[in-house]
Amino acid sequence: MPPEPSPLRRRPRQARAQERIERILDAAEACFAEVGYDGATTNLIASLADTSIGSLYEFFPNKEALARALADRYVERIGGLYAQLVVDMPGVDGGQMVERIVSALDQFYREHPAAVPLLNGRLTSPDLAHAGEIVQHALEKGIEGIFAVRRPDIPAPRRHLIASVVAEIARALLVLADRVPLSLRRSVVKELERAVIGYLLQAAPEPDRQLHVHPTYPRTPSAGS
Amino acid sequence: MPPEPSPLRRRPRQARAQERIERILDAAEACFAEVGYDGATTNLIASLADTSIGSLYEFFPNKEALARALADRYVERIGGLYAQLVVDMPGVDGGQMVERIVSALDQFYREHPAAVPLLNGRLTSPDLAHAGEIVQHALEKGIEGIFAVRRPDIPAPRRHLIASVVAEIARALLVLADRVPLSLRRSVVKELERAVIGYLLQAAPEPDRQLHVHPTYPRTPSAGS
DNA sequence: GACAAAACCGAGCAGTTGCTCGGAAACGAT
DNA sequence: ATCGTTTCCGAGCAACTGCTCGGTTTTGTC
Repeated sequence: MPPEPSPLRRRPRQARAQERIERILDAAEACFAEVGYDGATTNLIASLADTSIGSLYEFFPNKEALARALADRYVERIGGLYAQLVVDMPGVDGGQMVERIVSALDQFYREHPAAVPLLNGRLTSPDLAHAGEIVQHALEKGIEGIFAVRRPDIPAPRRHLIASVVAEIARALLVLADRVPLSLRRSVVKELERAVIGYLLQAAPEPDRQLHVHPTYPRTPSAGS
Repeated sequence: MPPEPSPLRRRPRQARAQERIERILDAAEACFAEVGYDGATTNLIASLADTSIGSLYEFFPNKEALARALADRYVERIGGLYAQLVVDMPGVDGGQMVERIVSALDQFYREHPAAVPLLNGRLTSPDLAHAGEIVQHALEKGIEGIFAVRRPDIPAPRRHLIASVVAEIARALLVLADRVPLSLRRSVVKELERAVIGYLLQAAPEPDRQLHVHPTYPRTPSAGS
């Protein structure tokens, strides 16, 4: 994979232009988050960024490029989050690790609410397909990387599947957490932790090293063997 | 909640018209599933239904009404699915029950692919907000009903939260299952079963009646106590 | 201050979308 | 066959969207 070509039509030479581009991206993020990609008009984005439609198209060749540029910012941010998690990892047990991953993802989705329509839209909107793919891939790769360090015994393809599943569950429940009354938000996040822990216990039961703590791992909630 | 007012502009008096309405809804479902709500134009829906745009608006006052009418069909279908599950329930253990619920939801989403954009769009598109709410509510209500029969010991508000979480996880992973190569589909559905079982074990550990089978239920994957 | 490059502007174009409306055709009752 | 009702039709309207383009303003350099 060659490094993604810049979605910019022209590189800014002055700081003024660079700031304007940043403002435009911030405005695009806010619009996408509130009304979705299709609902966000380029004219609205420009005026929200306190600039003209002409300036917007001076740097972004089309609307899709806005999504692509946002996706690039997201990938960078995701990389930072996971890097932080990895350096903290030694000496943290599984439950705490899940807690930290969930907390990091929670922070990410709250700071970048446009990631949700971007990821959802990838299934139907040709414009968002590529940008959404990129972000999704970064999210999965990060989780998979952490998981690989802790569980090198699991074959890579299965690790990848598990990482995808965890990423999807996290996204679904963090979106749910945002729709729910604010007083319930924390308890939904708590349920997300339970879900991830429960899933990992079922999908990748820990090897010997943990068995003395929990002699039996149930595979199904009631049927004995 | 009064019964939803019919989204139809006028009631059909002849069988011919009724069939046409059905064809239009089928076409709308196919379009929404393929290109999303925003991407589906009313002209395209009409022509896919082998009818004219004028006929479409003869019965549906606007585009939103198409989504509403689809949602009504979905609610009906969901009710049927869950009714079937409830009558089968006695004599089925927890693991098998989860398997059946997952299988029913899988069938539903495959037979009605437009349910996904409808549920996702509810967060941003004002048009879909109401229709999506209705379907989401039906899904949650069904799961909660089944859960209530098996676990009357759990307080209703918590039961509701758990049902919402299960519904969201199921939707997220069934969507994932549809994006994945066909050969992997079944294994993703299997992961969904694991996730739901694992989550329920964490969120609603079974009372005494099951303890003799699994003496200890871990609350976190590694931390003892 | 002069000048070229960079940045900015917004009226408006071409294309699309949801939807209307006046009239034609099919139907059902007599 | 006649006639009122229901159904069907599709050209086209008003509104909107992504985007262009000619021109103005600002910046950096000499």
